[in-house]
Amino acid sequence: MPELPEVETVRAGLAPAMEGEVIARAQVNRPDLRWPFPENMAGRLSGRRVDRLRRRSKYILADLDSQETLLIHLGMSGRMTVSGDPLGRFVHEHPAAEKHDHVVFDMANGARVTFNDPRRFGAMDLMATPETEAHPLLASLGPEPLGNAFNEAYFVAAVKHRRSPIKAVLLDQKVVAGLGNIYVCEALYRAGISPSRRADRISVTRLATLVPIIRDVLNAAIAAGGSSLRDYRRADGELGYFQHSFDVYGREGEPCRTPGCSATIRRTVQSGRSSFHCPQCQR
DNA sequence: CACTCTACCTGCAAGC
DNA sequence: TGCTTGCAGGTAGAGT
Repeated sequence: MPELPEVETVRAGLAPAMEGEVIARAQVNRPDLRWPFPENMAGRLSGRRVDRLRRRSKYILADLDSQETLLIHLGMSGRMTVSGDPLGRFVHEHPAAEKHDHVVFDMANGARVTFNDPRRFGAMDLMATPETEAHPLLASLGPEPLGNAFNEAYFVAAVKHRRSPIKAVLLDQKVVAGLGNIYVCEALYRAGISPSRRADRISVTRLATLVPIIRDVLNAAIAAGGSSLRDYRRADGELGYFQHSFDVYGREGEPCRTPGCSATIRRTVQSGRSSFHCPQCQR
């Protein structure tokens, strides 16, 4: 599903419809997603103003004027889309409800925000705003890859003693929070590191190069509106287009894009998940 | 503690 | 046209 760039794109797309705006009515169509919804979620959301929409890793956080914060995770297949006119100036119609529309926010400004998630790996929860960082899902997350705390010194110290493949280490949200299968594959290609190489066998110099590379990949993906493969849509329903910029992800059997390299991209399976890499360029 | 694997759920594509 | 199998962007929790 959505990795950090997709979640950030959704957050930014929701902001005009939700930030500073009142949820006139929250409609909750089932008791749970991955876990049960919090007690009386519809009642605690209805009538509340959203003061701020934030993102932490792959989570969207909506700070409410009730001193509570709504946590949203999109899982693998979750979408949050806006219909109607966010400014409420015109008469408009919303599209018909679809299968798997589990939660619907009707904003006082006329916009409708719909959470749709076929696989239901997503989640929502409510917590007191000052206790956000202590929430069980957020407490052990590592630094934001686009923040100052994610730097060469931190990264090398966090990774150089790990004996797992570097692919698994980068997917560990305690090391750095927000990467997923796509962007790990892409970053390792750019760094010339094989996904199966043990992290503790990579030189400090090469490890350090991953820090700016990870930032570059994520920033480029955000600028492209994320990557749309199957389920992912931006908040306005449009597709992201970073998938057209993939060097390795999903390109099994296709030629490596490195000038002068005649190898083809290989797909391997690591801990049950596909990895894509160029056997020539990545060592 | 570090690390690996399973399970959660639906939909889709490929193969028979 | 079915039926079966495998695969999918995540990650908590169990197991080693």
